[in-house]
Amino acid sequence: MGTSQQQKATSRAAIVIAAAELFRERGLEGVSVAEIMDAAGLTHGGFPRHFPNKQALVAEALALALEGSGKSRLISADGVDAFADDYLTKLHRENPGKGCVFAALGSEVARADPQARSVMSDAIHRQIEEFTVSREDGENELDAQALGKWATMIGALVLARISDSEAVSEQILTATRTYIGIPK
Amino acid sequence: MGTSQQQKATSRAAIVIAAAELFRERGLEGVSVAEIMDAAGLTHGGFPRHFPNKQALVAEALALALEGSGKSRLISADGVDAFADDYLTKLHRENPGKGCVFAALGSEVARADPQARSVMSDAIHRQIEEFTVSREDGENELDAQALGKWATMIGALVLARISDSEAVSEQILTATRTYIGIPK
DNA sequence: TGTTTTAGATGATCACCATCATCTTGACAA
DNA sequence: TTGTCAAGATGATGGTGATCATCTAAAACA
Repeated sequence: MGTSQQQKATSRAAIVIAAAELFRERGLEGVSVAEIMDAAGLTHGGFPRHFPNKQALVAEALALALEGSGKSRLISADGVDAFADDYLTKLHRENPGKGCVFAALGSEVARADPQARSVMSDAIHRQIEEFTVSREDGENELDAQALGKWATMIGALVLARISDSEAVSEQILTATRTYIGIPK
Repeated sequence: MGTSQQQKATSRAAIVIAAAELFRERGLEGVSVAEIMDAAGLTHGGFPRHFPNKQALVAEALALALEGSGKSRLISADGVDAFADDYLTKLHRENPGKGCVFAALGSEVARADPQARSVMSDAIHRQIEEFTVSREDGENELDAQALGKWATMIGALVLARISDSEAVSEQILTATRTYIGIPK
């Protein structure tokens, strides 16, 4: 039974990685601590050596999912279309566990405990910052196009995931691509 | 103890109404059957006289919230802007219990049991139908503008609700109005 | 090498919740 | 008016899940 510092760090990372995926797949309340520990290759009893409680793990898992190189990362204002091109896809729709946190957990996080919510809130604030440009007159201005497109792709993916018809899901993604202005 | 048919219908309606509001406020798993019964002015034991299980109530509550005259009702293709004008407001952001089901429960319903999910799925299909127009050549075409705007308002409201900064929430709603093209 | 420390395992515990069993009492048919 | 039925109340029951207590053995340092 490895009890080295290295081993501990490895275990902790495995827990957070497993949690980040499972939460996006099945919701914050849809996954138990024991299931996460199991997915990380451990048993439930080891949990308190790493986190004081489930809330703390939720916060870390969300943070990881947000900074990961996936569909939740920071988007540059002029890279929105390229981002959307990759976002509005069947692959993304079918793999919430590796996808955008806002689409997978958005409505749930809006009413989550302050700790978890603030992780997501901060990410939104950073993204808005990124979308805000200085005008010639020195004032700052939020790029409404960029923000609007971001909101659009999130809403569209949620709708596409709710529909139980493959054809309609496809239609939603396609029409949204047209709306945003992604070239065919 | 009123056991008349009238009374039963009244009780049942009260349960569904309470559920439709509480679910949107606190999530499908965030509200217990006992709490709903209590909000309806009854005790938990009366529940099985009206519904075989919680799932059935969830399905009915979602259906009610969708057909209600609120922010989830069917939008006509040429009424999208007016709808959005009423949708992207501080009032709506602060009152999920009376607002749009897709924004309040979207990501949760995407992974809910088939019965509940199909209620929402059907509503999406009806809305897409409504947004689909016949072209001159006889082909049907989905109005990408209308659908795109619908997705945009849902995504924007979710983001606005996650942010714990009033100012940023406001900014999100305002910029999204600009993006959609709602006159000031 | 011996001692201390702690990661992780196993096995409670406690709270919450959906659902069931039973009782009570009023409604309705006769 | 009386007997039957069922709405709704009270009080189980059983399962799930977060958290805690305790045990173990390996690591780290003397």
